[in-house]
Amino acid sequence: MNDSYEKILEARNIKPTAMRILVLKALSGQDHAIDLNELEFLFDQADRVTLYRTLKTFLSKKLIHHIDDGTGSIKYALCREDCDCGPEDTHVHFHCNYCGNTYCMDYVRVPPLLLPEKFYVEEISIVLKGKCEHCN
Amino acid sequence: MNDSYEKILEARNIKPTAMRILVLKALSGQDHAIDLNELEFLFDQADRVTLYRTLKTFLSKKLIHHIDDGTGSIKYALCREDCDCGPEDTHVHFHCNYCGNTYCMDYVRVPPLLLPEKFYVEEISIVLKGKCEHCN
DNA sequence: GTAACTGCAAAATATTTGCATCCTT
DNA sequence: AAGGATGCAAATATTTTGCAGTTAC
Repeated sequence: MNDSYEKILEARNIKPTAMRILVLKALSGQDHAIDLNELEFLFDQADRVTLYRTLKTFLSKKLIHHIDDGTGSIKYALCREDCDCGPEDTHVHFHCNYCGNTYCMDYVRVPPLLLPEKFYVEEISIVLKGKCEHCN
Repeated sequence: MNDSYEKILEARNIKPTAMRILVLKALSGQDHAIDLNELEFLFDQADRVTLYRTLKTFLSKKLIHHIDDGTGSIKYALCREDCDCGPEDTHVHFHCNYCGNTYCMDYVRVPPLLLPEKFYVEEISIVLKGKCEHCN
């Protein structure tokens, strides 16, 4: 079972340690992006510092991405398998003003934006805010 | 001269104190969004706490808005006069990966996004990243 | 055995709160 | 005089760093 997590980590060139597998598993179990505090809370006992470093590693290896939904705390979420979080990659997130959750909406298509000349876009990050499907 | 700043503050129901006029003036003088440190640096001597509170007041009165461009530090910028930062308001920002500046691009039109049913959008925040006109 | 990861402690930063004082009306 | 704003000090919270011990290969 944990084999699949190991494989995911290895595919991103991350050494699959016990801690990292746990963090990855925790992130996988979420339907929304979580912040450091939520993550810490998912474990009985966990070293905050290690979580910081784990997230930082995941980030640099593009296994996860972070979103600021404007609430002040940065949220983390898994990237899709085929997401390299690189140039031209588009992230759409939805932040619910009612339940406070932030969801990744990878499947939303973004129409091209009309930019002034001389501006070259490498990445687009979009945060929508409103009321989510659960809060209706 | 400062009269105009006072008027701007009063229009938003903010008591136009000396400090606030200075902060507003400082923000007006920027062509890009700045964070707290930059703001503090614009003054010879300034109490960080007061700046915090001033920004918070401005935010709550919708005189300025804040953007997270993903660099970790939240940037602040004046809203346009006709911007109420409320529902349906769309913010487009451009973060240059080369000079690090974040610009407000109020004039960029955003085409409607195709969202799943049951999600009601109240606000849209967009951060584009790439190379700005100065860095070419 | 080596290189990298972890956990604890501590340092450095950043943000918030309390309160006495000072302005403005 | 009264309400709110300011500045200082202090409390909290957050993030980073150092290092010794452990783990994985």
